[in-house]
Amino acid sequence: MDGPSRPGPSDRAASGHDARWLDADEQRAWRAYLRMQGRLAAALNRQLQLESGLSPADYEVLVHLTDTPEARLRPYELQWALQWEQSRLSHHLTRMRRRGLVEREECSEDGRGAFVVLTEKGRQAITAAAPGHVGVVRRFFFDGFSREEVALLERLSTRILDRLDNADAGPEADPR
Amino acid sequence: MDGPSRPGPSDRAASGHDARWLDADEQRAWRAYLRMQGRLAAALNRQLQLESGLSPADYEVLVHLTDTPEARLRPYELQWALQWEQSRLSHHLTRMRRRGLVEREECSEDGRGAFVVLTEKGRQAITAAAPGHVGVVRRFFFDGFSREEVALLERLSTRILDRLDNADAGPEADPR
DNA sequence: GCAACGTAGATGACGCGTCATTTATTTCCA
DNA sequence: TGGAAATAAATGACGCGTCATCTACGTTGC
Repeated sequence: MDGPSRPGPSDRAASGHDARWLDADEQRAWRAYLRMQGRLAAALNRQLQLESGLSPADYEVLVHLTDTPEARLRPYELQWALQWEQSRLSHHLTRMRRRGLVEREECSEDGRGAFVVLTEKGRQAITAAAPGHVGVVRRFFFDGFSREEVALLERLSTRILDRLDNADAGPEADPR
Repeated sequence: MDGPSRPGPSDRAASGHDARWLDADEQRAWRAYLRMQGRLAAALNRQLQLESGLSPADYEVLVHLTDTPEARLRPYELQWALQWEQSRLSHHLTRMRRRGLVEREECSEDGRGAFVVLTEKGRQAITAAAPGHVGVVRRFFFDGFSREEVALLERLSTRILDRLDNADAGPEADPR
């Protein structure tokens, strides 16, 4: 993913969007962010894959399951927790089931639904993967940041998240 | 991707990694960052896809090509600029070529190599896509951030990037 | 009681990204 | 000069994520 940096002519005229170009500062910041996030994600991915055969997505699912007393959740609960698209979750659970990390259990109260249950293998996998993963997160993300910077980062992230949430439900914008 | 939040037992003992757990603040910050980046990437992806049929990856490649006087680059130059894995770039260029966004041209100076050339269709695609893309970046990322916050964000990103770079070349020194 | 609608979840097709491997060419040097 | 090593790039296999669509069960209201 890259940024909206002067793609050719310094055009204007958008399809209802605000099309002010990014200025030099914004452009540098955006590019730095994009590159950072791409490379950080790749590094996390690589480490997890190599050390434990899990993907970041697997890790996330397993974290939520182990965070749950009974280690079992309805898919829609998981979906809510992860904020993933429904079909992504469904596909992913299928793959994890195939690899024995989770199991599917029918739900008696609701004939449409199911439970995702953590298997012993799944528990072992995340237990084994966690320390190394934390280490990498620390090494690349937290080390060298002060408490204030960490706090600020959380605030900025949250602010963007709010915008995204509001946009999803949000104003039908641009009646132009 | 999710975070290293207490996945079961508060283990320690890593394979050479630092395995200190994340404290509550760090955990919140990390989770917020992860969720933000995932959803922001998804939003950018969706917008580009819907409005212009481009992926963020396409966009990036096209930006770099249009930033180049002759609108043609050697794949390895593109790779350097994008910091992508070689095979990712190769696959991606194949797909873009199939869709007529770029063309391949043999390289006379180096029989192994080639040039990636922007096509007219490619130029039109990014010209059409850019305003809307910038709009979304602005709406979700920059609006509501002050100049200082933008600057800070760039600094934090850059700092993480430096770590990633140093890790790639690694403790085993860079011979240059 | 049943039609209309809503909700839980699965599936197929397709583009993307990674690792491992392969092919072709150039460079280096003994 | 000839062979080893390095470099440019492509490819196959495979897991991931998205959209569109589908199935099946539940809920509501007449």
